[in-house]
Amino acid sequence: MTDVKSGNNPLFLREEELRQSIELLFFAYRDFTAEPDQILKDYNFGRAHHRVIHFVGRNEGMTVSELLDILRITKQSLNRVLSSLITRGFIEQRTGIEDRRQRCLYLTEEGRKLEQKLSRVQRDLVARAFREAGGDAVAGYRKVLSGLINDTNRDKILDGILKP
Amino acid sequence: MTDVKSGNNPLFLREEELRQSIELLFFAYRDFTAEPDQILKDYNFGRAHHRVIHFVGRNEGMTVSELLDILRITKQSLNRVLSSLITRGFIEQRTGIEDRRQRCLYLTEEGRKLEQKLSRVQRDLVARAFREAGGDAVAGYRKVLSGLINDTNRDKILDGILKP
DNA sequence: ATTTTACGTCAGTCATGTTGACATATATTT
DNA sequence: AAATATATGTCAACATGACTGACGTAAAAT
Repeated sequence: MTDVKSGNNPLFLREEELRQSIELLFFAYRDFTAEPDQILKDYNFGRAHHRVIHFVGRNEGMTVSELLDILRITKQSLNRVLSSLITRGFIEQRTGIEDRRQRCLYLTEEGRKLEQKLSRVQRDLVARAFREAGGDAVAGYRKVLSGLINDTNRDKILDGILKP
Repeated sequence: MTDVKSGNNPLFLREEELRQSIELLFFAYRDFTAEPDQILKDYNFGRAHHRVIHFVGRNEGMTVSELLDILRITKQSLNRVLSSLITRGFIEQRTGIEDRRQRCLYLTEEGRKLEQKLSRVQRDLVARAFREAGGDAVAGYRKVLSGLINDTNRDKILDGILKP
């Protein structure tokens, strides 16, 4: 406690608090993805497939470019994952009605089942954490995480999450 | 609003809230790691190197197995990253004093500089989000993320984060 | 008619994870 | 003292998911 860095130095306390909060995010994300990863193994899918299934499930009919914009990966990266999901019957593509260049993405029956399965374990995990933390804490969690999203696209994302 | 799934069904609202919260975690994590990733490129390092630098910086003198336990990767995976950090002079190993089998890990001067550089951008990001969200929200954020950590090792991690 | 956009694809590379087998030094147990 | 267990390192092969760069095709926009 007589350490120069600790003691009563408020700047140190602040830095320490920030570092702790950064680690919390790492550990929470690590454990939050562990269960789905296990399930995906049974299908020979990976986390990338999960993300596609998740976002297509949340935005049925979204286009490939919209998906790319969310995932922030190249179309070549997406393509491997997406085409395996299509080939194996978890996702379906339909030509856009207004713009026939677009490929609109939908979950198949099978895809929806897997989406449910994956979503279930994550929702249960979050639900438990929410229940234990209480309503005010949940509001704080959402507020802080929203603030962590890059402000250049925060509004777009938050609009998307809190559906139009 | 007359949709069967929405309307006033409280179970649906709960599910929707949970799904939103899951996405928030994804987006926050994505944007939270973007800046450090850019910096790491200049050093020809990746996110894996960042994690090692971060945790060694936070736990100077930690052993290889302790690090493995935190990262949850195989020693072979760690080795590639760790040995490049050692070769290039960012991390130093010292034989354990009590147990001479152990290799205790320390940041070098260079390592500490890089750690600062990476930590700085993340702390600034978190600090801004905290400032905008307010103290109560921060408490909630920490409470919820703590709850998301797998309970089999939550105590150990939280003890570690809130240093002994 | 030309250009731009949305999407697909081939080819090669890199970072980071995995499994499995084996080696070496040190500590612990018998 | 000998046998066993532990901490670490290392070799080899492989999978996933990211990247860049180049090129192609259909449809929309100019």
